[in-house]
This record gives sequence, structure tokens and C-alpha cells, in this order.
Amino acid sequence: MARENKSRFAILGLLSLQPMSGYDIRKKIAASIGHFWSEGYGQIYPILKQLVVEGLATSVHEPQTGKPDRVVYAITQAGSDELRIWLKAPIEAAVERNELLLKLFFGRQLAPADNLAHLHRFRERQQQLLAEFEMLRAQVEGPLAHLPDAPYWRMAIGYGLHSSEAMLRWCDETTVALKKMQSLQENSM
Amino acid sequence: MARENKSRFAILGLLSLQPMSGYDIRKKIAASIGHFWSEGYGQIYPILKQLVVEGLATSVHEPQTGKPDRVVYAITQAGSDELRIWLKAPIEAAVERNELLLKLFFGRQLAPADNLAHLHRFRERQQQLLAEFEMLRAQVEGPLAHLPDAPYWRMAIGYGLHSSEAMLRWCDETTVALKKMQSLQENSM
DNA sequence: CCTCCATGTATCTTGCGGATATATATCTAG
DNA sequence: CTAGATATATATCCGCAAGATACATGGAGG
Repeated sequence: MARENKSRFAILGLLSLQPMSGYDIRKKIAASIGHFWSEGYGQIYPILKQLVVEGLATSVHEPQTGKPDRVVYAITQAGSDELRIWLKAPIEAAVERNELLLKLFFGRQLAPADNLAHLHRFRERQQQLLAEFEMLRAQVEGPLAHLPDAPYWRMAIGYGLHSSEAMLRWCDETTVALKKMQSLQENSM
Repeated sequence: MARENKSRFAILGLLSLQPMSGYDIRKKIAASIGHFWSEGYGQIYPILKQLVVEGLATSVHEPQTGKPDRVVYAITQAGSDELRIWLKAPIEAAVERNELLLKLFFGRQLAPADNLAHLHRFRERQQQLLAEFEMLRAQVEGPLAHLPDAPYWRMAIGYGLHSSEAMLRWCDETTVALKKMQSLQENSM
């Protein structure tokens, strides 16, 4: 079987929150699920049109003054049903590509300093992510705690927290190992 | 700028270990970097041909008896150079799609039991991965420890260990939260 | 004044994933 | 003993994904 189109369901999911234009969807993704999902216009616009054809969404053309007209899409009952079916369906795991690990795997072909540089950049990114997740957690435990979706947001944030913390630990462990190798190489020259 | 072709470099990397056929490459990936990289024949065969055209690899047709003939590819000096340039090049981060988090994000539209089911399947997978990584660590700390690439393998395995351990912690934490929500819902009915 | 940025819709190219086709030999189970 | 599964080996097709780019307009800032 061919790969199933997950973008469809991500878009349906966003439309289940509120009616939106294609442009809105992109912004909404960045402001909500942007840490673990992304969609480009290349998916969004064709899929929105197809959702209408399939009766999973409706579209309304809204003329605007001063700005380009917008086409606002809303989910239908059939769309909600399809979405819920997909949400329930089990997730089949796939190997996700990890460029850092691939480069490290062939790391013997580089100087330890080059590998350390990769690790350092990765560590900084994880540090930054961790800070973001901590801010998000503060939001969702505080001012947003009463919203009905807050518990689910908390789960996604918790995933990020555990993940980035683990990555930082791994970075430190691996940096030590690489620095040891580096000093061994220097001494042997 | 268009997306850069990473498959090229993964394949060059494998050829840097030893000359191989397309078929070998696929098997080799499964046996080495399979936990964080995958390639299908749809990439492998066209890329191998192109590597030859670009002078990054050479090909030798080997007739065999009883089996189909094989075409064995070997990396050239130019290929090694290209590979090393790529290995050194900094990694640009991209959001990787996470279907589990997407489904959990819209989790309010499901019964807690459905979310728990997703979590349970994910936990089992992580548990299994952790066991695999622990076996690999035992290999690389023991019988394979003397190989020159062993330190780099250890780093990749360490990544997997930290990651799956963190995921298990998150699963347990999140399961508790979902079960609480579940019992609250039951009591309110 | 000119450039950048925001709003908004739309498409093109390249890359990736996985299924499938083809052909032969060996291994396994009924 | 034979039918079906598995291994060897190369090759292509299709749909999904990423992101660059095109087009049009108006406001903000150097």
C-alpha cells in the first residue's frame, strides 16, 4: 500500500478547532504544533480544495478591502468523523532519519574537532528547545490551565521536555568521550 | 534552495566501508545504521548510477552462476572527498513529524482509553528498542570494543539509550495523567 | 523612495518511501 | 514431491513531502 496522506488529517484537525484559510492554517501550525509538525503551502492549498470536493470541508470566499480576498474553510460533520477515525487508528512506526547520527557513524573519517562541532551545535539547539518547552509548560500550568485542551498540550510539552533533557545528557556524555579521543590523538603525534 | 539529497551521502558513506552492490547496501543499512537511517531501492539504484557518471564511484559487472549477476560499486578518491566535505558540513535542523503527538494534541476528541492505547503501543515499542540498544551496547563494549569504529558506534547507541529511556519515563508520566482523567470522567457520569 | 514584511492564493521541482515487477535458486512444510 | 516461501539481484512507478518561487497589494521603516 502507498503511503497515507497525513497532511490531510493534520489540516482537518486544525479546521476542527475553527474555520480557517490556508494562510491561517500555516500560521496556526507554527503557533501550536510547530514543534512536531509542519506543512507547506504545497500541501495545504491542494488538500483544502480536495477536502471540499470530498465533502469533508466547506469553503466560503470572503472579499476583503486593502488585503487580498481570502477563502475560509470549515470542517463538516463528515470531516469530523473522518478525523476521529484517523485519530483512533494505530500509529505504525517508521525509522526517522537522523543526520547527526549518520555523520557521527562515519566520524572516524573526520577530526575529533569536527565531530565536537556538530555536537556543540546540536547541544545549543537542544538547550534552546528546553528553554522554550519550559516556558510553554509555565503557560499551560498557569494562565492556560483552565482550557479544556490544556491536559493534551501538557502531554506534548512533556514529550519535548523529556526528550531535550535526554539529548543534553547524551551530548555531555558524548562530548567527554570525544575530548578523550582528541587528547589521545594529540599525545600520539 | 532545493532540499539536498542526503541519500547520496549515506550511500557514499557505506561504499567508503567496502565495495558493494545495491542489494548489499540495503542489507548493510539494516545491519548497521538501520535504527536511524533507511534507504529504499528507489533511491539506491538511480543514485549508484549517477555516482558513476559523476566520477564518485566506479562499477564492475560481476557475472555469477546460480544467482543473478551483480554490479559492484566502489568509492573513488573524488567520492571520498565529497563525502568528507558533507560529513563536516553543519546540520540544519528540521521539524520532524510526530504522528503520536499530533494525535494526542487532538486527544480531547477521543475517549481517554483510545489515547491510552496509543501510548501503550508506543511504550512497548520503546521498551523493545531499549532492549535492543542494551544488547548492542554489550556488543560494542565487549567483543567489538577493539574495532576502530567502535567509539562512534557507542555514541549512536548511547543516543538510542538516552532517547528510549526518556520516552519510557514520559510514557509513564503521561499514562498516569490520562488514567486520572479517565476516572474523573467516569465519576461524572 | 525603495525595500522589506505581512496578507493571501497557487504551482513547480526535487526528494523520499514503499509497493511492485522480473528472474532464478534454494529452503521448508504439507 | 511439489507448492510456496525466502534469498539474490536489479529496476521502475506512484503518491506524499519540502520548500522555493510566482504573483498581487499595502503598510512600515531606513
